[in-house]
Amino acid sequence: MAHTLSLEQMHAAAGRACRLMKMLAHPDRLMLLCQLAQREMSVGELEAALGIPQPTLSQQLTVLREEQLVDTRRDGKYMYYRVRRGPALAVLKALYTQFCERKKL
Amino acid sequence: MAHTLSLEQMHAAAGRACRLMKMLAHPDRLMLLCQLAQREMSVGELEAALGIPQPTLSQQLTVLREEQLVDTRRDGKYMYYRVRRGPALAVLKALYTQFCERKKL
DNA sequence: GGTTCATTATATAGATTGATATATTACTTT
DNA sequence: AAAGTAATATATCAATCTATATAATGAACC
Repeated sequence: MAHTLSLEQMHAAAGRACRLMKMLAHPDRLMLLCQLAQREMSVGELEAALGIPQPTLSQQLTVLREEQLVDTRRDGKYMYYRVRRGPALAVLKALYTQFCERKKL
Repeated sequence: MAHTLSLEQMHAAAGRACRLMKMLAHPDRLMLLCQLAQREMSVGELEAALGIPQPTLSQQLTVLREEQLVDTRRDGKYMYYRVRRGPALAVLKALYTQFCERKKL
């Protein structure tokens, strides 16, 4: 955290960071990504695990796909999702540390 | 990242994390927090630094105050803001690493 | 063709944003 | 201490964006 960025650079970075924040700023999507960060899962598995109605789920997954936060793989009728490595994963890790591990602190 | 949380625990954590994400999911607020993470600043300084119209700025600062992401200190006519230590700072740091330092990677 | 798994379309309800105008707080000057 | 001024905050409201339910569509398999 040493070198200072120009306002332009900050704006550009903030814009990109902000798009990621928007993706995580929704409970269902956040939970989805948490699940998918741990292991690859099919839509049906996610539906069962999180109790989100299927079309809603699919819509959220579409958003995540369009923002390239997840990758997909089809196996027959099943569509498997997983988190793509990148900034999303780093932030998810930070959130996990802050909100899931901090019980005993 | 070892122990698995119950769905209920996940939901609760996701809810709290999500509120933070919402706060960061806005370019102006994100820039504000980045500035304020570096040093305490008055509203006027922020206005000058970021070029955000004053009422808009004040509105965003109010939101950040209500979510307790910033602390304030009045000095005469001036109101100074700073980022409160906590999850927000951890996430800001992660964002900085991902989006501001990663040029040469 | 029928069934299962998944995606897309459509429409409505709800939340967020930002501009303009107004109010408040504290300082200054007379 | 009254009036003026600078700094900040709040109110209001139209415009935009986001979310979700229902219905329809597509893809793969039997």
